[in-house]
Amino acid sequence: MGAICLCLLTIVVNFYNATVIAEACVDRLDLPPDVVIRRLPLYARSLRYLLQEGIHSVSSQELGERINVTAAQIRKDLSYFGEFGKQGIGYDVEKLLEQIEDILGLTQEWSVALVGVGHLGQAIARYEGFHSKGLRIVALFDNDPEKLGQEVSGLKIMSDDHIPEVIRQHNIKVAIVAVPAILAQSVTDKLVAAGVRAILNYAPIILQVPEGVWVRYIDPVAVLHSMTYYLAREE
Amino acid sequence: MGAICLCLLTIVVNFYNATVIAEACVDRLDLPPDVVIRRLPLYARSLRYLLQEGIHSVSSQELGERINVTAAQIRKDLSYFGEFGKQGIGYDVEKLLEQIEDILGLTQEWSVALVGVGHLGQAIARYEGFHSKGLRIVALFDNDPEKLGQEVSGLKIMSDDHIPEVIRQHNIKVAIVAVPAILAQSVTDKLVAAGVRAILNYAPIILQVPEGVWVRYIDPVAVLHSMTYYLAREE
DNA sequence: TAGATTGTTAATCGATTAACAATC
DNA sequence: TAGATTGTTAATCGATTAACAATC
Repeated sequence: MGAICLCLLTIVVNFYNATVIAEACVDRLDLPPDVVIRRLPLYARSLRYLLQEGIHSVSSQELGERINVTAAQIRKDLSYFGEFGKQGIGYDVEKLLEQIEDILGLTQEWSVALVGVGHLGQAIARYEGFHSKGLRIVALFDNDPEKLGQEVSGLKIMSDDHIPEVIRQHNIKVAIVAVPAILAQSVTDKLVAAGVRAILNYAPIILQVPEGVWVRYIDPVAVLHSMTYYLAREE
Repeated sequence: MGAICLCLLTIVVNFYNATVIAEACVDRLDLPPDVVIRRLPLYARSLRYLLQEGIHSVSSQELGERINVTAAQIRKDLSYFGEFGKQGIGYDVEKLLEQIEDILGLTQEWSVALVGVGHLGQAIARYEGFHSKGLRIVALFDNDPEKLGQEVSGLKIMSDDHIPEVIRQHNIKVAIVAVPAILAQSVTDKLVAAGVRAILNYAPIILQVPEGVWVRYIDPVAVLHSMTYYLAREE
């Protein structure tokens, strides 16, 4: 899913008419690779811990050791965004953290909708870690009539029917899907139709979404299954 | 972390004595790439859904469309393990599923320990999806004295002090860590010391483990933070 | 100044894709 | 047989690592 410049050159020729339609190459200035973007939040978190420990300066070597990444990779990753360090010294923890958070868009706050308030959804709604830098869960949806109107973590649970209205009202771009697999695609369709552009999906199913919508998966069972492969081969 | 044959050739020479110690190259027959192993559980799950739908034959093309992977990649991935299809026809869903599950070690059942029974831990313990192919949560641990002896999903919560004993008794190789970040490393150390070889970590911290122990991370906040990067750059 | 560490380029490594002979 | 689809090889693409001049 690298930033690919899709240049469409459609040539329509018929006997009486020759038309050349050339859609200009939309020049998305090309973004750093997605693998790099995915590592930035780990760098940010590690820097937050360093700050808590009262450490104000760090080298790529030291940072790398904490998160099991090579020093070269950290420097290369950061180089996509600018120059943040000082030769012979390293990085100022607070300054680098600020800059990474700015790059990740975490200096603004993103309103988040959570769909599905079962055991997992409740754990998510209650987890303080989610009320993290840049994220705030502002709406809960669930289809179960029993749950409607109940409060979790200070938020009233609403029916899925209110998705379009509420998403638009709050201008919500980010959603968490924690419904059973069978419902996940239809919930996703509703969210996307209402304007959501990034979805974190806990349901064990691959979602189909239109271009321009981001989906990431939380899939603990798949991850465990990938580890049993190695265990089955031990000794 | 590819399978690297570490050949140690240590040459000790001193004036009176010359010793050549050559540790034989331990010939781990080299494994398929880890990216491939990580995709196998997704193939397996998709095949289970196909079976539920009553579909008994599938081509790499069709399977790929369901999980957003190219047909070539599926065929290449499977080729690391053998030949499972028929030219002109495709794959027998049931047979391929069985074989992948066998490769992943899911034909045996793996006992799983869960450490940390807060909101998240309870959701994990109760989630039926975890009582999935090949996995069974058999022990719950938590340090909170209030929780000791309470039952969740038919299992009594035990003190962390019982980790060594219980892990050994049940011969547990797989554990899920769902404790606060500050406790995650020490819990991990206990688990590993007791014989655990695969850890699924929900705490927002990178764990340090000895060679031969597998760790994977569930990190929804980092994943969300990596998506806000793109949202911040829209239009 | 000497030592340390950055930012960047080039070399290496690894994963994905395209293509096609084999064959059901 | 003709059409479809596999398994595999070679080509391409992309990510990681090594190395080092620049410089604090």
